[in-house]
Amino acid sequence: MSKKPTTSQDVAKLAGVSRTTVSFVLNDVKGIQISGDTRRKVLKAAEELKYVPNAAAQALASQRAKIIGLILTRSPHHIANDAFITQIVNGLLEVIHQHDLRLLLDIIEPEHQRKAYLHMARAKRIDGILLSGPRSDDDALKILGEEGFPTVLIGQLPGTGFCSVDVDNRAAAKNAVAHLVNLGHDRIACITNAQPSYTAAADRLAGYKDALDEAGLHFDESLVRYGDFDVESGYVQMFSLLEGGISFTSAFVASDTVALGAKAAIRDHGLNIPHDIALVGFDDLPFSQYTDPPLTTVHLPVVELAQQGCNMLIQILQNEHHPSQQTILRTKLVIRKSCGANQL
Amino acid sequence: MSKKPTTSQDVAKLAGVSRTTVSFVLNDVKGIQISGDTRRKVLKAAEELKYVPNAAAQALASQRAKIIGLILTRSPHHIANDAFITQIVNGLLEVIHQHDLRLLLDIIEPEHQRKAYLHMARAKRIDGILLSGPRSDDDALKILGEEGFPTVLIGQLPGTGFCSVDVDNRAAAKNAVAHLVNLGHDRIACITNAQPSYTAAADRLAGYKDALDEAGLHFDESLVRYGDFDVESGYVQMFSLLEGGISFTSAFVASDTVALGAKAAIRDHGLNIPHDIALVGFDDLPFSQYTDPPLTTVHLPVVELAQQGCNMLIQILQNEHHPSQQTILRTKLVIRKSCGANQL
DNA sequence: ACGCGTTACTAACGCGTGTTAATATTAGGT
DNA sequence: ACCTAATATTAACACGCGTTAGTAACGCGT
Repeated sequence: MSKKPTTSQDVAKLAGVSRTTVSFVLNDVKGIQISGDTRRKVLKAAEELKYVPNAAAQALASQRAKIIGLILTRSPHHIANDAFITQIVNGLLEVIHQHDLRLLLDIIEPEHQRKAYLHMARAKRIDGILLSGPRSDDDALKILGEEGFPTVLIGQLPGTGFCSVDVDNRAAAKNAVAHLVNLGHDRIACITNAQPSYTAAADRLAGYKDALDEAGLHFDESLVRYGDFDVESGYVQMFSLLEGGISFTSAFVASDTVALGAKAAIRDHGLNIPHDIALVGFDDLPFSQYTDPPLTTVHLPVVELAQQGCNMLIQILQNEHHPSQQTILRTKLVIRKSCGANQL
Repeated sequence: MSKKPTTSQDVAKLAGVSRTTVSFVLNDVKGIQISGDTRRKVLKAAEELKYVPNAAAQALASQRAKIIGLILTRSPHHIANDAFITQIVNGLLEVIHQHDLRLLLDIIEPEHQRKAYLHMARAKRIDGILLSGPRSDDDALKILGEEGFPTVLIGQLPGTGFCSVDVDNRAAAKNAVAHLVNLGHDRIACITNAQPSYTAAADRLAGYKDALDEAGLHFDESLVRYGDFDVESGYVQMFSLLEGGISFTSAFVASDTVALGAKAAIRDHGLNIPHDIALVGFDDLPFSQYTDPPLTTVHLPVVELAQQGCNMLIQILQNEHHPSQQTILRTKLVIRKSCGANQL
């Protein structure tokens, strides 16, 4: 039934050469002279036997697993409606395939399980890590840094020396809010994408304040609410704002997912977007252009984020040195109809 | 800088025992007597050195990679707005973590690249494969079957003897359309989720016809359009229906993503959902309950699909035999407001 | 003293490949 | 004919672990 798999020894025997020669030919080793004749013999034998090198043996001998680990730190609930993941994976795989690598995917909860990827790194199951959603209180990540394990963050952790790719959340948020200011709004509410312990959330909130400052507008704490990644939280927080008794004519919601919930709350209050309340989101998820009305939002270059991060990691793996660079990619405000600017 | 990693040999030396004993203790091998004293010594030494077994060496020696491959056959375009993937991965990881396994993810295009996962299987990089979106014209898959490689399909391929988990698309579609019939509709349009060469698309269309038949309604070819996975196709096809001059009061769109586009087209025609046109979708994506109005749709148990498939695969891996079972999971029609039944 | 079973451990081999250092072969110059 | 150098190939070790078969120590009864 299940016959023994063919090894390089089998190929060597069939080709009438040594196993070493087989290895040289198939790996196309530089600085080694192989006659065209034996090279052909080996290739033919390998083809005939449908030989495929054993991955574990290769990894053990070469000290390289040829696998890159993508680690996402999210809660299961958050994962379920995170529309970015597919885009990240898709962009990543494109680069990974080019370099004959594989992708190992793991999702760990922010609270625990952090040892999981440290374990994989130490076991050399993966050659490098792409970590999305880094947390400053992550001990495992700190150890990884100390041990010099190839790591690239998708996101940021200032002052740690990790390589990273990210966007300037603060500037992007400021720009988005400034757009509302320019449209004449002076009462602008804000719902964050998450708790401010997440740096991205804090940065976006800071950008909101920046825009108010620059416009000479008063920052009103009672117009700020904190979202929690999901649609539900957007509904609840917008509901709270609308019932709060403080009037506002527009809202900056720092996450399209949360904005979706906010939109539902506005609708349930019988208010119109953008006539009664102008809405600006953040992320530009695939469905955001198809909401009703289409959502004005900040476009995040997720695919580029993933690809640049991956390229950076691969470079580290190849050069064996750490340039320790932090890349910031550009965002773009996509103006649709929910902000009221595009009414025609 | 980068010191040599600790091996089981180091642990053995520190504990004052042989490497074999270390292996026995750490793997908790049954049928072997180890005194409590030495067991403690070994565990302490391992702890002290922060020893983590080398994954490649373990895989090579034990002939098990402890990795499961999830292969998705989709086009990059289709991937980008496939909201199921995160749910599949999420459900999968839960099961995988329980069994101390890892997940290797790869996405291959339906047209080519098919040898990729055959290669991984032969290289023993993965112990088993979960294949989503199997195609009957896939040679690599056929070879996998012949070689007896542990494989489970998410989807179906009748007559091939593969293990699989799927839903009854035909019955689910019939049920959804029957709901519209019961609401009094007799002119029901249909937009499929994809080209009918995809079995799931053909099955759902067949279910649509079944419902018409059972209600004694005439099947009108001119009320049928073919979607293509994405939102855009939904818009285009619904537009085509509305401009087609054939009146209808409701539509069954066999994909929530496509339905989103259809909804936009209806809106752009100044028509109201569900008053002018009642809409029923298929898939129950996370955002479907937050559309305006909330979408009545067929709930697909994606998480269960993934988990049952994974459990099936793990069972095959453990028992070394192939039960060759095909599981069908139940769907459920989720009635919201877009069909007009839930107006209150 | 001897045999015998049980307990506690280890030496040694195998997994399949990459790679270094050494060897066999051939060519080229005088 | 002989020596050197370049070419072509291989023996042998390393990678780190699982596991079989075998050894040593220790009672315990006769």
